[in-house]
Amino acid sequence: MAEANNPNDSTEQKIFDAAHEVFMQKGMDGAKMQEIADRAGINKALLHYYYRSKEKLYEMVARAIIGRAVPIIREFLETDYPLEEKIKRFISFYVELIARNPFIPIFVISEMNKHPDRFIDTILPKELPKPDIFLRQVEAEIAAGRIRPVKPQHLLVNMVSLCIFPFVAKPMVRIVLGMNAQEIKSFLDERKEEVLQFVMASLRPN
Amino acid sequence: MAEANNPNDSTEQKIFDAAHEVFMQKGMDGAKMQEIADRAGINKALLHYYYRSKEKLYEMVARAIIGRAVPIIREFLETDYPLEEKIKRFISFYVELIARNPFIPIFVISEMNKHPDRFIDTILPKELPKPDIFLRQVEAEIAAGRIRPVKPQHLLVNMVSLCIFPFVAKPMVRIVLGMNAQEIKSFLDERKEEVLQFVMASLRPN
DNA sequence: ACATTTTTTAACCAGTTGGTTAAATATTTT
DNA sequence: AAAATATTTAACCAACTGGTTAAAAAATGT
Repeated sequence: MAEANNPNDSTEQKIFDAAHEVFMQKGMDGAKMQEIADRAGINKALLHYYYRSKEKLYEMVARAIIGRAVPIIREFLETDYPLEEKIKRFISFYVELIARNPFIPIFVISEMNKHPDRFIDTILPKELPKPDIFLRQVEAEIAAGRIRPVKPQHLLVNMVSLCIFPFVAKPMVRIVLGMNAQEIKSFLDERKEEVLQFVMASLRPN
Repeated sequence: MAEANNPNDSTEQKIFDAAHEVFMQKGMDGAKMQEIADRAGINKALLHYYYRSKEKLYEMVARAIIGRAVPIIREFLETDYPLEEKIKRFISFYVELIARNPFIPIFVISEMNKHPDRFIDTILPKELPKPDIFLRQVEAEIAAGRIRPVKPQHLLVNMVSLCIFPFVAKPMVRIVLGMNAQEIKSFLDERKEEVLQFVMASLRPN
């Protein structure tokens, strides 16, 4: 090993981190190998020494990005907490994840739309979280009269939409609502509670 | 004029339409002038004969894309229908717009995040819709006890999120919910009613 | 028929990009 | 000290990209 013993400081890791930044912000088309090398503080030759090609590097980075979100979704969909507790935890974890990594959803969305084949075949894990448990749980709550009748799939999509979209559309929201940097930040901070209240209010039975 | 009298068939328009398709699906970085020329059924030289540069062509296309969404948002924000009527109309128009042009929001989001300066300075119109009327209207409804207390800005963002996001995340939704092409289509068709019900249910006073 | 405009052809240019190579140098391992 | 590994340097390539040019050809207008 050439560098320190700490594997976080290894050249391979430094390259990966730099590639992570650049790919996340610019996508496959916008990312340049030279910029990745510069940000990693090394030269282009060394890039190909560790990661053969842009394609390979992109795949590893994209898999890592996806891999971070999957367990959160899985825990939400596949555990068996009571519904309200579950929703609370999901919104809380999810809003926090996106708040810390706001580029994740933009990356996933635009890359998946630009190169759907590559994404589905080589980036997405084969075992995706299955929503069945959650969907049946919602149906049971409806049958018991504890929540308003609602199509479970739409409820799921609604929750995810409310969590993710405002971060994705942040620049637009900022401009339309006439907010400065501080204001948009606290606005997005508020969403954790606000989304939860909005969803729970909508689910109240008649 | 070289072509038919119908200006929709003019070469200039054919180029614009082709550029519209390509830029919308691939963004500035991913779009290639050669592909635009091919899709327009003409050659590269003619591209620069009508539109000097990629930059110019991109600007015109991007402005047109934005320009189509702005009047809908403006009508929603600045007219003075009763709130429920307004929300109904907004969701209806907006879901239909996005259903017909699902690439619009992806384009706006990813381009705005990749090149925010260009977007704000040269693409966005100077006069954006102002949300004040809507925000005050919501406050008035709350004061009159006709809807649940809710922060008006969050309500606005929630509505837009629920309308747009499912179309943006369509491939992901499809995979996670295990739908085929027909199923995802009817699922998205349902959203017009579903979003309206979800929002109105959440606004019911206690 | 003539002039004007539109479109094609095709070669060309300069800049960028992903990627390679080989030799030199530094660093670590043994 | 010797061997193995990691890193730099720097030149280089082929492919691609946006853009230009000039001349010919086709279409259109008068």
